[in-house]
Amino acid sequence: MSGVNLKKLSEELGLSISSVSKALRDSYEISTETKKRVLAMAEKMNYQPNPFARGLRKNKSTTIAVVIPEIANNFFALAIDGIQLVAQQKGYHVLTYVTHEDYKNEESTINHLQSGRVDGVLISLCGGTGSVKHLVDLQQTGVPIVFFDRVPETMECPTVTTDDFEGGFKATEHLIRSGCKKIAYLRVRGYLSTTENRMKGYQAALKKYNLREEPKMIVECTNDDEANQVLIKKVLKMKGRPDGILSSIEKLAISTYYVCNDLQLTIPQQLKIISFSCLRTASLLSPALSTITPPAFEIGKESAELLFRMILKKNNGTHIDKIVLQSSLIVRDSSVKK
Amino acid sequence: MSGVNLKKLSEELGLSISSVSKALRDSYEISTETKKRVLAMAEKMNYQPNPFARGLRKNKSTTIAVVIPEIANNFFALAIDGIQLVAQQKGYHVLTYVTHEDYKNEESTINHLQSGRVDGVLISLCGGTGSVKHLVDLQQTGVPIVFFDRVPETMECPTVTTDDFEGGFKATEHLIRSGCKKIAYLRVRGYLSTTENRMKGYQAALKKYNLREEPKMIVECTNDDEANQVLIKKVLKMKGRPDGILSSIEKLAISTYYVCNDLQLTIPQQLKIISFSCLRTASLLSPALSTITPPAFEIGKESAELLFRMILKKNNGTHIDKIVLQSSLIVRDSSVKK
DNA sequence: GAAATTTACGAAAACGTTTTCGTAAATTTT
DNA sequence: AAAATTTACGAAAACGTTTTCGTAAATTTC
Repeated sequence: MSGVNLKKLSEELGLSISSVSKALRDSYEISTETKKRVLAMAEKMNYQPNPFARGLRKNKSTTIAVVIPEIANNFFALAIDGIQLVAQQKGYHVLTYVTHEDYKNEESTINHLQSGRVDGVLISLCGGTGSVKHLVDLQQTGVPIVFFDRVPETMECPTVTTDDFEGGFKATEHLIRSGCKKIAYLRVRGYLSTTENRMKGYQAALKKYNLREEPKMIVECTNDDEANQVLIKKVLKMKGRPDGILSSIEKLAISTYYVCNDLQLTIPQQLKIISFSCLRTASLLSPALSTITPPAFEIGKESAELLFRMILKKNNGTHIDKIVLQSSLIVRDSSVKK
Repeated sequence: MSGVNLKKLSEELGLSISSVSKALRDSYEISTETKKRVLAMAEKMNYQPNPFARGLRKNKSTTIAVVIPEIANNFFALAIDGIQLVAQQKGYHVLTYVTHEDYKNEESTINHLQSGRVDGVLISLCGGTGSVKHLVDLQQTGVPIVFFDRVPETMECPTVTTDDFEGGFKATEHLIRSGCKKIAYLRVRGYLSTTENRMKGYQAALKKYNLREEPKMIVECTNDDEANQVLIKKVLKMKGRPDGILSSIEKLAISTYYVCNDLQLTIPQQLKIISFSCLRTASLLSPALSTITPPAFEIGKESAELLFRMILKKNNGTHIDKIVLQSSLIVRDSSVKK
């Protein structure tokens, strides 16, 4: 189908298949002249080696897999951007899989990757409390895996994460210093390393400033925007409602904005808000949204670089990398003292 | 490396390789009992057929390529989402390539895809005035290609696009009806089918309402945000500055917002603006941004479905599909009469 | 009950590479 | 100039599938 292969090339050149192959790989067994002839003909005929034949023979794919919960999300889009950059530069191909936060999807995708389709896997876990068996299995077959952002707690593995605890701490501290006395934390249902660590930072800050930690100030949201708005609205209407909100993900901050519009609550006068977010238009929102912004692009880049070190065995294999990158707290109008 | 293959499976079962293979593919040559045994063992050992061996033998990859100019962009992220949905549902894998608006990248990526790595290609062209030789070459080797959003004008090919002309026309008409007399069009340098068609719609609307078309009202921007802000600022400071802006891409509208902040120009009182955009937070901007929103997810979905019809030869091959989807004009505060 | 057919399996080729090994011819060493 | 080495190439195996073909045994047909 695809046309030109080694056989055709060799016939055209009057050489054997093996000689042509060696010439293309710049083997010392082939004379300089012959190499030139072969290269020229390959160029002319636009010869592209069949990746399946090569993959089969060499038992490597020059391909990596990226498994993410969603793609239409600034954080993951930026992370992929960073991954692509590194991969393309190394001559690797990138297969993308989206789990849509569905554990079953993640499981079958990971199981499939035991086929040898890829030389390495970058993954950000989907939410939920599922087991990590599929991941351990894959790891044990020898496929290098790097986890980024959302990582497992119960398995030994290389990770690239953000300083979520510090982010949560500093954001909460900032709200407190802006005058907030009752701060709610918006999280998502199910276990997520990021959400948990950010919450721990939030709790630590409350403690430091002697603010009481109230269960009803922890709002468990879902994947459904409408339902979340209802939940948030309920909290903002209750007696002793929060005067500050720390949102663990961007989407919930957006929902909060809509709810405030609806309830005629003014930000930041009546409610201050800050959110973990990579939104590029944060400063154009009304009011401009304060954010803790993880370095999404760098996370992708670092993860990919770590993965390639593992694939190319550049790491000596003795220790497991745990890279932590810093997020930046960007104060805008939504959380200032007024 | 990956571990379990047909050989190991067959040894474990006391069958020949070929029988196991046939059993897994549910061949009539194998007894029901044997099939059961084989299936059970395959499940138990988590057998995953080697994609390279299979690809080599069957000369197909169950993989498609998506080639896009950038990924950290709502439109493309949503389009990929739609593509992934269809591909995953059909059991296909998705390779993503990002050209970063670099023609050389596009060219070498497309040339590489003649290797047979994928069964089909979805592409949105990068800007610039490059030739389409690489695309024609690929098409001629028999690889199905579908172009989406940014499509070539000079070659026969299946496309999935938005009604860009109508979008440009209606947006301009809306600005005129909101009282604008001098409307600028923000475009990007280099040929892009979308930009051109949107501009034609803009021009047609000006003509219909007897407004003069002025060359200086067509602003050619680049890929650099800072430079664009300078360009836009210049236009907004000149004598006889525009009172309305139609932005052909989201990024330029954002730049315009920043410039207006800077120049203390109030939107929509002193300047009305509307932009082609998939921004989810458009309604939360200050002021809320009016948009012409292309159905990005559907474009991805339709493109993928068209591609699979071609791959599976469901289209009779006689005609070339040209699918046009409708964008929606969403009027918000940035362009209303005040 | 012999012949024909069906059932259920195995042997082997093929896909396009890469790589090991073998070997003439050319060159260098003694 | 014979021996040893180097140079430059070709033959063939191997990677893990799928698929064609061959064939005993079991079953059906006459």
